[in-house]
Amino acid sequence: MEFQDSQTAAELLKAFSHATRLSILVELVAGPKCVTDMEELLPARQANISQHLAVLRHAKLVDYAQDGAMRCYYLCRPNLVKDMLALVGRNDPVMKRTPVEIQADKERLARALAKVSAKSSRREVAKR
Amino acid sequence: MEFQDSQTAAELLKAFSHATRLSILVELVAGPKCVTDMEELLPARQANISQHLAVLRHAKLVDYAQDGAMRCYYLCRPNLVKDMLALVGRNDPVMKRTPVEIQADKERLARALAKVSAKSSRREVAKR
DNA sequence: GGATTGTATTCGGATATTCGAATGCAACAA
DNA sequence: TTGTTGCATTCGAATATCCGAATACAATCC
Repeated sequence: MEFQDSQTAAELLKAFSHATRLSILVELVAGPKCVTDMEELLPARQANISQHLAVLRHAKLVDYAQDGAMRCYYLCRPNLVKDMLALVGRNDPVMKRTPVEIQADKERLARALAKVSAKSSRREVAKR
Repeated sequence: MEFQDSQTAAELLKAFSHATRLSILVELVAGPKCVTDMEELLPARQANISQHLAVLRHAKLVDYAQDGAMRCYYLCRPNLVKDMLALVGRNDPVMKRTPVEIQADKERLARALAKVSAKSSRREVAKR
């Protein structure tokens, strides 16, 4: 229903889940960059940046175009990346709920379920 | 700019980055549940579910209301969770770009930067 | 007082991730 | 050809995550 494959979704999220990789993505939102550009912008060594770029490549979040000896990295799903950065940057208020509200919510859910099963049994009857 | 703290954002994302935790969140979108409810719905043992719930609690994604001996877990940032599930469930097309397009993009960026610095130097002049 | 139910925590071993150091390797220059 | 630049990969040690087993703990029942 919600999504078929929670394993696949988790793997995508793992690719995002590292401070350095997020910073790389932020840089790439501004435009394509090669590894040495990123070295200047980030507090990380070249090899490490290449390692993180490999992770992002496997997740199909970035790709590169060869330009002589350099590789220009770019976002290959820019909307996904932008929306993700916006989502984690946004600061949703954290709500607390009382036992009473929870109870009400459960009852609402129970009524909704009852309605659905009533409908489906009416459909069952109609089939005959 | 984009977000101040990539470390914080990465930690939030890590809380999401596990198949079982995603499944728990999917269940909780449908309504509050206690641990034994989840045990029936998920292929995981009680202790393990509790461990994952602890991770989600630390990330302030869920909280619980005590109900006798049970704990009713609920999403304490439901919009964040729903948007995240929708985002990772969505399937963005992966684009490839040619070296020529990349080059054009870089030049566009360079022109934009030039324009901004021209504006700021005009402002500098205006200050005097 | 037990005994039972629902949940959390601790422990420990297996597995995965992370990063620096070293190395590989292709493109280009001298 | 030798050197240099730009980047990737491999290796190994440190660290982190994961999960089952055992245990703890609080609420409720008898």
